[in-house]
Amino acid sequence: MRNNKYYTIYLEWAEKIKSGEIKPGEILPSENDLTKTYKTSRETIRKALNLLAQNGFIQKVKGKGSIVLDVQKMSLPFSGLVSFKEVSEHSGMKTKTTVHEFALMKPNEFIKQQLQASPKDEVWKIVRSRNINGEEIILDKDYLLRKHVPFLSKEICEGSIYEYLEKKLKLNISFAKKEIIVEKVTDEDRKYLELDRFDHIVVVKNHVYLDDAALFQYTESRHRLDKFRFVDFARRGL
Amino acid sequence: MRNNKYYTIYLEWAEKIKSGEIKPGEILPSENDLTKTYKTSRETIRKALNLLAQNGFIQKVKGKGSIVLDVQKMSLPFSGLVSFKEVSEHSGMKTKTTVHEFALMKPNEFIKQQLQASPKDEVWKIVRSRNINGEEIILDKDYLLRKHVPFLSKEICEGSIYEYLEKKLKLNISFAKKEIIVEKVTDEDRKYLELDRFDHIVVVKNHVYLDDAALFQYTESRHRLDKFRFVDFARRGL
DNA sequence: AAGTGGTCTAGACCACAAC
DNA sequence: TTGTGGTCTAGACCACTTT
Repeated sequence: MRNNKYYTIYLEWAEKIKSGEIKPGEILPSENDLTKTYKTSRETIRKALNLLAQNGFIQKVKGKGSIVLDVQKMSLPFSGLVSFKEVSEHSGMKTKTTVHEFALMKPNEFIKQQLQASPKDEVWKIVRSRNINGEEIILDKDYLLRKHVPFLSKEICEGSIYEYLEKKLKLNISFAKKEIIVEKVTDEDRKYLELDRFDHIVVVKNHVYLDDAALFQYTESRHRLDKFRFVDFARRGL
Repeated sequence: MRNNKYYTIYLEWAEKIKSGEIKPGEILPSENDLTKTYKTSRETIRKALNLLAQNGFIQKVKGKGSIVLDVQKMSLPFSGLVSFKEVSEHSGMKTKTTVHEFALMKPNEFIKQQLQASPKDEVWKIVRSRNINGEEIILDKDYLLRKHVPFLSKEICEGSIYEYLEKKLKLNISFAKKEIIVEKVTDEDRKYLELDRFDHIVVVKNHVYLDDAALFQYTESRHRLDKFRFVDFARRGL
């Protein structure tokens, strides 16, 4: 994956904590011990431990050591930036994706605004619904700038767009600005989802950026109220 | 505040970006330049820049430099761990807090579970509603372990509990596990909030931890659907 | 070729917790 | 007093972008 020393060490201990080999409340070996076992410098060990702390695996306490946190009940999957496919694979639910719209279009005013596109930019529009355990629950509306994604197909959209972008196109998705609000249900929502008598829907709006800070995708993920869940680990201040 | 060199540098550039003195798309001085202007080592500069990157102020690109991101439209306030008071002060809205319940109690089963409390722990229970621009919109239910908060008063709860905990009690709130879901409206919600004909409500559940990794507070923040908004900046992978 | 950020090293001194 | 994590330094080499 990466040939960073500190990242390998991070993965190794993240795995030990996730698997339960090390239990919440226990203390990791000290930084000095770790420099010896890994034959590396202390700053490198500290980079690995800081990653663990940032991601909610440990809490570092001055004078004491690195305390393992309870990461089990976090059900991390929905946190941060993850694609539907990654989530569903981890959670072991039966899922199915249906593509309802797939087109290359000129951006309308709304999309031009969201993607900061120029009038001559072309945009892929994809509308998909997600079936989880037999119910149509999520409606995903994706808009991608053709500038960054020259080719796309309906078949790719039935799988994971992200996998295609990262593995085939070697695009590096780097960060996203996310907004969660609740909106009134639209006709489109009712058309593709099983909404019963719900008249509101949770909308997750995402602006996604590449590693050169270029905005390349705008996504609206529309979730039925009763099935929506978002979990997050947040450190205060810095 | 802190006498870290890297944190001071971070604050300085965060301010320059927030104020618009440096505009989105511009490039920061190189790390080598910054070591000279601050007469410090490169690793220290890098700590400051990494903080800026983590918090969505810049994007670092190898071979190019640190690109300033558009932080304006993020309306950061609701991101991560922030108290109601901090949010309302930044946004300049007229807000008012009403304390409906204030008591020291033995934890029931639910609270015992949420706070991982022993039967002999005592718990502060506070129920407050938040009035924003003349409407009762948010219902906050707080449970704090007396173990960590020996004294509390109704007056303190009318202001900011967090300010009291951090400034007076010198508690260091360090991180939180947050969960956002939608629930059916309860009688209690209707009693204290102006819910019109909404029959669902957005619930933000928070488990809050001190810097020694001790869980000390469980909070449910219940928001009227139409007024709820959550924004987040998320980096992919590490 | 020159400049940029990314990784890594081997030391140093400090504040804090435990013994 | 000893061990812990937190900060800081001055150097090194690398991969990448720009000129």
